[in-house]
This record gives sequence, structure tokens and C-alpha cells, in this order.
Amino acid sequence: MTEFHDLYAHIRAQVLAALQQVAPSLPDALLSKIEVTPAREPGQGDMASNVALVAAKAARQAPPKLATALVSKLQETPEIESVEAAGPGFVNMRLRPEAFRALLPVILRDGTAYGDSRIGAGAAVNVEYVSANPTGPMHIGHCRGAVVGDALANLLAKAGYSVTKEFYINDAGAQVAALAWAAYWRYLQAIGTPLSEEEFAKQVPGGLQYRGDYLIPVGEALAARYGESLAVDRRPAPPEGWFDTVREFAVAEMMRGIREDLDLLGVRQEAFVSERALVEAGAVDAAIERLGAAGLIYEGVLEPPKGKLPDDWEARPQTLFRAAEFGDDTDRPLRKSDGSNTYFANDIAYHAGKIARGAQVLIDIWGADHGGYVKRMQAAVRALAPDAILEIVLCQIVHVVRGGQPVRMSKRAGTYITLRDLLEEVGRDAVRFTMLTRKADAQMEFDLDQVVAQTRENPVFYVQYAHARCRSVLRLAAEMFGAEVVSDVGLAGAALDTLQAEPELAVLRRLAHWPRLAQAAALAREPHRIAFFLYDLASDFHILWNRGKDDSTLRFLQPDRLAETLARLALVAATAVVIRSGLSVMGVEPAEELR
RNA sequence: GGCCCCGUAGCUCAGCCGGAUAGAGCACCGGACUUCUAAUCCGGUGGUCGCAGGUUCGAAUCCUGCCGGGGUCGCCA
Repeated sequence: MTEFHDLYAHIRAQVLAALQQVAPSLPDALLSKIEVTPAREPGQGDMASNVALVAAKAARQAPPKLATALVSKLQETPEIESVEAAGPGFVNMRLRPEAFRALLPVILRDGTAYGDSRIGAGAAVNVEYVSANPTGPMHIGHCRGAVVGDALANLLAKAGYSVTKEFYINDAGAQVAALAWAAYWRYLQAIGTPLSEEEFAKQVPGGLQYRGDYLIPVGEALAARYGESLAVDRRPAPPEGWFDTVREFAVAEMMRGIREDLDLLGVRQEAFVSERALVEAGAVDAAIERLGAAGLIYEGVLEPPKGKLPDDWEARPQTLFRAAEFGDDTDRPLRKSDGSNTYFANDIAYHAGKIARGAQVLIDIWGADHGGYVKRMQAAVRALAPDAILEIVLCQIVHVVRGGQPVRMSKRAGTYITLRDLLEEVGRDAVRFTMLTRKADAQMEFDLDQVVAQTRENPVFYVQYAHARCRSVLRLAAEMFGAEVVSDVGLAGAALDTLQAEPELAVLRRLAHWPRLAQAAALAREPHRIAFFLYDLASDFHILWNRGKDDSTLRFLQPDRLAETLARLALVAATAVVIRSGLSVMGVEPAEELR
């Protein structure tokens, strides 16, 4: 029997070939809707296809009749043991066990590359995530986007896209100016200013922000480097003399902390793009000019928003981008009343830069509070480059809970949870896995107690435990039979016909599903599907394990039956491989043992 | 008020580019350890898929309206 990496894709190809014989030259758009999926019920075989339901109309046959015609063609397929038409027109297929068993050597040889595909066809994808203001340490709110973005990028790479992981440093706006003032205050304190905090705060435009302790070391570092030269008599000097210096220093320190935090989280992005650098290089003006040359910029007055008006709203002419021509609800301003650019204007230049650097697909991971911003950014990208696509993945808020009680997120009350606190309490792997146990756009409850609980209700441990059990068996087997024999490569040569118990076949079927699942998750941009798949695989494996408790002949290790044992070990080793393959997408380390 | 997301078992959530009898964990009830790790497994109880229409062979899934929760609405990013 020929080898396939992707049994589902292979069977689907057979189904399409059968259809081609029965109803030639159907349009591609129709063919693309034809699926081969895992059967829902054991009585329906191993795989089911909707082919007859999808193609019936175009083939001018009733679905059951078309299904029956396809059945007679598919019976000749070597991997198929039996096939029948069922229900409203499904084609149900039972595969020969050999077809599933033949995957084991493939999996053992490919290792974690099993499940890789080329559906991305090398397209250049830029995944931008985290992109926090560099004004303080990362907190739990940033964490979800970081994990989702990182896992999605890994997933797309697995699916054959050429991926860039990127971080946009928002170091150009008013928030960073506020950071500079706050850092300057800590500097003054460090050199022993006689001023009180409130006296200083009165001198700060917009008020003193970022009063958290984390800027104290920044102030001390400034004092160590610049002495009292940034102040006058240990009192505030005019900003012209210190502002740029302090801002740059503080931003660099904040970014250093953020990168450390990301490192602890296992997130490593290769591109860090500074908003300020874009502005200073004239990229924003260039982008606006480009849109202007295309006739997409004008001076105009926007309609006031419906409903409650902001107190200070007044009609005012502004520089507007014709976003409404590209699918947005209204045109959008590019300049503030003081003449400076809006965040949107800078973001246009930033996205233009991603495209200029070669990205064909742009994926931004944003917090749900930026949802209202999606249409305008997509409109801008459409205007800039008709061939590029901007997709936005919105991450909903994470409610932190401890023992069922909400944990208030408040800086003042000291219950503010930084990413670092979270990682210290819960650990990187549990954080990453748990963040991927929900759809990104669904609100999530993050229970600090449950995430560290070592029980089935915690999917992290359930999956890790399955992997640890696999490794445990393989360690024992290596002692019994030698490491060579029990290596993945050694087991790839094992005779496998003895694998026929139902729980063994259930694991095999699940392993066969991995490539298809990884592809579907990549196409849907939904890394959380990996977590659910791994949970199901772990469940199949735990069931198999427990069969050995009821019936000792079903244990993996049978000292007097070497051939049978090696076949089972191949299954165990392949299970471990696929768990590792999935965990590597999620950025989670597999556990060798849990004791 | 406009726009976006969500509403599925008592709880937390999968399933959603239309497919067969809507799933899992927790909780609750009852079982399985001379262990290849019982951090596991097996069985049971539990549903008007928010409501009402529509589209069609078929709707949890698509469309419309409503109800409920969250987000957002020029000079925050």
C-alpha cells in the first residue's frame, strides 16, 4: 500500500476521482465544498463524505442515487474496505485497518513535521501581535493576544505559509509623553528633589500618570547616568532640556522589560517596528501623500455620531480619508485639531510598510476594545494595495478568577496582575495552553486555581499526562528491549497487523485526523482547535491505557510477545509524536514525566 | 442611537463558509487500583441550541427583526 501523510486528503482525492467519472467537469467552486470528514458514529464507518449532497444538483441526480453511483466506483479503492450510501445521500466509508496502520511509520519518521502541509503555498504572512504601549510591564490582558498570535503564527508556518512574527512599538503618542513625565518624576526623586508628588503633578501637562513603582528603577538609572544634569537645583528643568532624553531612555527600559516578559512567555518575534521611527522617516507623510494622489483624501466635516454626543463635540473641518469607499461606515480623520497625525494615520503608514516589505496577508491580533477600528484599517489596506488582505483576529477580555471569585484588576488595590506574576504563579505552559482553550473572540474565564490543578478538568495536565504516560512506557520498553529497537526510527519498521483492538484503532483514527485538523485550523485562523484536538487524542489514549488495567493482555508491554509489543509501542510513540506536534504549535513543552 | 462580538445541559465551553440521533469537562449518582503512573477509566441523570419569522430536500450553523450580555463611537492606542 502506498504511503500518505494525509489519509483524509488521499481519500478525498479518490472521492473526487470517482465523481469525475460519474459526473465529469463540475466547476471547481463546487468541488471545493466537497469534504471527507471523520464519521460521527462508528456505525457509519470511519469517514463520511457529503459529495453526493453537494454535487447532486449540478450532476442532475438525486443525492442518494448519485451516492450509490459513487459507491460502486469507490469500492475499487485499495484503502477502502466497504462503502455505502446512507441517510440523505452521504457516502460512508470503512477503511482497511492497514490504511491507518500505514501512517505509523510515516509519523515516526516525520516526527513533529507530521501534519505539515502546503496549503499556504509559501504566501508571505505577517502576523502582528502584542503591540503594547511601552509604558509599563505587560499584564494579563496582553497575554491572550500574545499567545493567540504566537500560536497562530506557528500554525500558519506548519500549513506552509512564510510567516513573519511582528511587534509594533507604539512609541509615538501622548501615552509615551506621559511616560516621560512619570519617569522624570522618579528621576527627580532619585536625586532628592524637595518637591512633593502633587507639586510636581501640577506642572505636568495632562496630569501625572503611571505612578506605579516600576518606574523607580528607571529614575534611579537616569540619576546614575546623568547625575543632576537633567534638573535645575534638583527641581524640574524646562522640558526642552531633558524630555527627549528621558523619553527615549524610559521607552528603551520598558521595551527591555516587555521583551523579557515575552521571552518568559516563550514568545519570540523577529520584527519590532517603531511607530516613532516611521514618523521620523516620513513614512506617514508619504502614505498620506500617496492616498492623496489617488484622490482619497479631502478636507471635510464629519457628521456627528448618533446618540449621545461627547460634551465637547463641535463640527470642524478635518483631513479625511475616504474609508467609506472601501467598506467602512464613514470617512475617517487623519489629523487631530492640533495638526498632528491621528493614530490611524500612523497605522496606515505602518501597514503600508508591511506590504512594502513583502507581506501578502496581514493578520493583526487586537483586543476586542479595538473592534470599532477594524473596518477602517481594512479599508485603508484595500486602498493601499488591492492584492493584499488584512485580517483581524479580535481577542475578547479575560476575566481572572481565583476559586470561582473574580479577581479585581486594579493598580491601586494592588491586585493588578502582571504577566510576570501570572507566569510565576501558573507557569508558561499552563498559561499558553489555557489561553488557547477558548475561541479568541469568546470571553474567557481564567481560573488561577483550576489552571494549576492536576486533574482531568484541567486540559493542560490531561494532555501532558497522556504524553508522560507514553514516554513512561517507552522508557520501560527501552530498558527491556534496548534503546535502538524502541527509538522512533526503530519502531517505524515494526510489523503492525496485531493492532486491531477497537481502542487501538480509535487512537489510529485520531492520529490520521491531525493533518486535516491542522489545515482547517490554519485556514480558519483558529489555533484553539489544536487544544481541543489534543484533548481528544489524550482522551483516546487514556482509554486505551485503561484497557490494559481490565485485561492485562492489552497492556503495551508483553515481555513474551515481542512483535505485538513493538506494534503497540509504535502506536504509543506515534501518539507522543502527534501530541508534541500539536504542543509545539501551541508553544508548550511536552512533559516527560509528571510525578 | 450606529457599528462589532457573544447567547448551546445547573456551571465553564466545543460544534457554526447548511448535513445524519447537538458533544465534552465540571457538578450530581453508581462502579474499576496485587498500577506499563487511578493526576486515569467505565456507567447513569441532565437540552424549546435566547425569542419570532424567513431561505430549502435539510438550520445550533445562513438572512431579517426583537430580547439579553459585552465592546466601541473625531484630537487614547
